Amino acid sequence: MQGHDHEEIKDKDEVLARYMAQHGLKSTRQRSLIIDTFFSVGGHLSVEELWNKVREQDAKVSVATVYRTMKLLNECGLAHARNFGDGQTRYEAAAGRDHHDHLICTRCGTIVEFENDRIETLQDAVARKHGFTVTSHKMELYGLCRECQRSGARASEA
Amino acid sequence: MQGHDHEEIKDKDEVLARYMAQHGLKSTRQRSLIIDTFFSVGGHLSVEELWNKVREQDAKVSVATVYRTMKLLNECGLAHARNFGDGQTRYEAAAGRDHHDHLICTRCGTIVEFENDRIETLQDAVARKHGFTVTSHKMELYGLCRECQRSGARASEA
DNA sequence: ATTGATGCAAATTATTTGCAGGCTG
DNA sequence: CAGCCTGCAAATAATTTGCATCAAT
Repeated sequence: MQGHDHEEIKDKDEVLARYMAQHGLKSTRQRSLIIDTFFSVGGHLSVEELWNKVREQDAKVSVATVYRTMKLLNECGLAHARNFGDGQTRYEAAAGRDHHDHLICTRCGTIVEFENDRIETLQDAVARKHGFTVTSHKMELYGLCRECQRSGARASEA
Repeated sequence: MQGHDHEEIKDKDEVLARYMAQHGLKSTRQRSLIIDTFFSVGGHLSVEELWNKVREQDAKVSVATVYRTMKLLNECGLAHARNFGDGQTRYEAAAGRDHHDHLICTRCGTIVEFENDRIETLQDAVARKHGFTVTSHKMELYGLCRECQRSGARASEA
């Protein structure tokens, strides 16, 4: 998950500190805990999942604070809000990572990340053709992972 | 947006009728109204927007019925549920249309649809490389449309 | 008549927010 | 010590659901 470390966006903490400073935000115990937990757990967490992890450390943190903190992380670009099929917003770490997309198994829920420059290039071309300037994008491929393809050809447990 | 019309999925009504029959569903006045309205209005409607259109014809249709009907349309593949940034699920007509993706202007909300076979091909390749069989996908490019690029270089009316 | 469909309101779920007191800079 | 933060509970917003009643087959 990390090879070279020359010009990577310094450090999450640094980016965050700068953002907070510029916006007159304060560094608190619960924010640190939430942020640390978020980045160490990784994956695509829903606020509730993250809240549960956080409560293992400090049972008194309220879910409202987790919501507020994740909104901040999202605004300063350290986390991306995603919205796969289920009703909740999920966040994933973003700083220092190249953009990537997702392959989602509709049977077992596995999420595989990937990136493909050729697709990105084509996306830009398409956008340009329509007069758009693209600032971000999201692409999700839904289907069956290798496991689920062989195991359940007859999946159907509504 | 439509050239040939030889093998296109017969007709929305036919697909729907078959689906309803196979599931023991009934054809009712409100379902017909909702479905007709949905397909004639077109675009990417939220349930509430659709409900408003429907109520112009029959003020007594409840929003619950619209929710239930759109869920059905989605299940039988005649409508696709989309989830752009705002909090609501939006539906778009699907029968007989080729798959397509979206370009979304983050300033004025314009949504442009497009399709690109080369990207689709690459997506399949990527999926295959990861052992996945893709059944569907969604791709959204966010940015500024031509209009918004020139008009507001300094957009910011939170 | 049967059985699924509808309307309504109450129930859920996800997320936001007002407020009083607490903690950070 | 001023102003941002936090917890808590109430408020929203989107969607679902129980139930008595109604309509389609």
